Amino acid sequence: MNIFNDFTGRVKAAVRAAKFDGLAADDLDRVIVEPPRDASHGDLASNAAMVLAKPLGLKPRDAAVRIAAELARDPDIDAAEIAGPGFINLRLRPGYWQAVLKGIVAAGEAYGHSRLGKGEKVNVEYVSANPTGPMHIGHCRGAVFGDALASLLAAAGHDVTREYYINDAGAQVITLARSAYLRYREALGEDIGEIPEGLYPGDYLKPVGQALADEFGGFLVDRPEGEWLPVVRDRTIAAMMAMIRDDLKMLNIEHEVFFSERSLQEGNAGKVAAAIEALRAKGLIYQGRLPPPKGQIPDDWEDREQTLFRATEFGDDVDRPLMKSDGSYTYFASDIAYHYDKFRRGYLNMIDVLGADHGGYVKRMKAAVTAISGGEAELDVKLCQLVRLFRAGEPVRMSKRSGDFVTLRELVEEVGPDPVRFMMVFRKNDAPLDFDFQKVTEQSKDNPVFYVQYAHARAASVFRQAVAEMPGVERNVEALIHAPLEKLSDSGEIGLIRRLAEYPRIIEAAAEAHEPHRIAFYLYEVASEFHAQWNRGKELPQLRFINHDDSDSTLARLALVHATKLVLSSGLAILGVSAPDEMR
RNA sequence: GGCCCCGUAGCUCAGCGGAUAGAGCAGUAGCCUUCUAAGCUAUUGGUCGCAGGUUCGAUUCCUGCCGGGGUCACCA
Repeated sequence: MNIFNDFTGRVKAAVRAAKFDGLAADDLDRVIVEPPRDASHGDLASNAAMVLAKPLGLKPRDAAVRIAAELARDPDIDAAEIAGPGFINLRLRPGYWQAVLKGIVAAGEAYGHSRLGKGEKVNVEYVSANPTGPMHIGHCRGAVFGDALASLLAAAGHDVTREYYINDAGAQVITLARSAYLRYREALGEDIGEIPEGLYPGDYLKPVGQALADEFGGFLVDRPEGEWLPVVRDRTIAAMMAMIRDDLKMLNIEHEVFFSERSLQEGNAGKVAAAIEALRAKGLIYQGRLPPPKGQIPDDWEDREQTLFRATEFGDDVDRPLMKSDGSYTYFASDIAYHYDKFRRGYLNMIDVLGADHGGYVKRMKAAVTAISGGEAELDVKLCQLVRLFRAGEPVRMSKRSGDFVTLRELVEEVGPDPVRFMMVFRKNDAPLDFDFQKVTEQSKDNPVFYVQYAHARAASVFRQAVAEMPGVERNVEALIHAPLEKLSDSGEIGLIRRLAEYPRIIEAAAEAHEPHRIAFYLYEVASEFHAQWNRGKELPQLRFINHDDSDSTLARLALVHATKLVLSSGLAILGVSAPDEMR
C-alpha cells in the first residue's frame, strides 16, 4: 500500500490517456510521484511534465496542462495544479488521508512491508570478526548495521540469509592456539610468566586453558606442537565462537549460517582450488610479476613470479595474488571461493559489511564476484566507519595495549542493547559516529533513542488513559477501523497521517539503497510530529487525543495514535530496538 | 604517489536530479511552574569546499583541483 507508487501509476496512465505524439515506453520510467517539499503545494507532486518535455518536444508547462487535464478526471484528485518549472501538484479529495489511515489500521503489523524484493535471495554477511577474542566496540557498528540491513531487506520482500564468515584458517588462529596452550599449562599449575610478545594476552583464554586441562589433563604437555596444535586450535576456536555468539546475542543478533574459511581448504572439499580452476577456465589466472606499489616500497619487497587473478579486467587497479610465497592460499583466494560458494547456493545478491579499513578490498572482491559468476551475481560492499566513544562529551581513551579496549559486552551491559542498536544506525554507515555513554541513556528530548521509544510509550499510555477515563469507548482494532475518521481535520492530524503514509516508500527506498539509517531518521520524524501533536493539546484542549465530551473524536484520534504506534514499533523492529509500552 | 570515503548553519548531521536547502544542539525571545509522563512555542543563522562540464534544472551525476580520513604484494 504505497500511495506514491499508486499515484505514479495513475500519472503514467494519465500521460498515456493524453495521447502525446512520439511517446516511447521508457520515457515514462523517470516519472515519479513524491510528497511535495512544501505542504502548501498540495498533497502529492509529480515531475512527469518536466521529464517528458524533452522527448515530446514540448515545454514542460504545456505538457503539464494536458496531463493535469487527464488527472482531474480521477475521483480521488480534486485538483491538479501546475507550478514552478512544471510540477503537477495534486490536491486529493477530502477524506482521502482519512481513508489512508483506515488502510494502515486495517493492514496492522504488515503495514509498510513490501514485495519489492520479489522473494529473491539475498545474502548479508556481517560481523565476521576473527575468532581470536571477544567482540569489541570496533565490531559493534558493522554487527548492528548488517543486522538492521538484513531485517530491512526482509521487510522489503527479500529472502534474506544472515551469514558470518569465520576466519579460522590463517596464521592468527595458530597464534591463538599457542596462546591457549600457554593458558592450558598455566591451568595445570605451571608458572608461565609474562605472555610473550606476539601472543594474545587476554584473560579470556584462561577458561579455555582450564577446559583443556580438564579434558586432557597433562596429556598434551610434552607432545610436539604438530600434535597438540590442531586439537587446541579447534577447541579454542569453538570456545571463541561461542563467546562471540554470546556477545552478539546481547544485541539480539543471530546469524543463520556460520561459514568456516578452513572448510574451503581442508579435507577433500578443495573449494579454493576449484574456484581458482573455474577462473582459470575463463582465462583469468596467470603466472606473472607485480609492480611494487608506488610511493612507498615495502622493505621486504621481493620481485617474484606468482599466481595472479586478472582483477584489472573487472575494474580493479592491479591483478591480485592468490598464493603466498609459502605455497598456501591468500586470504583473497579463500574469499573468492567463499563468494563462489554463495553464488552456487543461489545468491545473486550478496552484501558484505566491512570496516572502513577494508576499503581497499572492495574493488577486487567485486571483480572476483563478477568473474566467478559470469556477471550474474552482484556484490555490494558496505563499509562502516569508526565509532568514537565519549562520556559526557569527553573522549573515552582507549589504550593501545592489546586486550584493553572497550568490549561489546561492557558497552551493552552499561547502556543496554537499545541505545547501542539505535545509535549505531542513526548515522549513515560511511560517516564516523560519536557515541556518548551518558547521553544515550538520558531520558530527555536530546536523546534520539529515548525520544523515539518514548513516542511509542506515550501512544500506549494514551490507550491506557482512554481505558481509565472513558470506559464506555470500544477501542479494539475493529472499532478503530470503523472509527468516524472524518473527525480528523486538524492540520497536525492530517500531517501525521501523511507522514505515516510515507512509511512504505521509506522502506523501499532504504532497502534499495541498502541504507537502514533512513528508517531511524524517519522514525525520529514520526516521533517528533506525534509529540508535537500531543503537546498542542496543552494549548488547545479540543485537540487532545482523549476528549471526554466527544467519543467520536476520541475514537478517531485513537485510530491515529494506534497507527502511529504501529509504524513506530514496525520501524523499531527493523532496527532491532524494542518498542516499550512504558518508559519507567 | 595510486585507489576509496568524507567536506552542507557556530557544532553534530539529514537530504543525493527538481520548486524559497532541512533537523537536533548551541544562540535569541517568549511561555509553562502543570498537566495528556521527563518541558512548550517562536526565531536568528548557509557562496551546500573550489572551478569547470552534462541537463530544461545540479547540494545531488561527471572531470580537475583544495582540505580531512582510510588503505596500498606475500595479514586477515
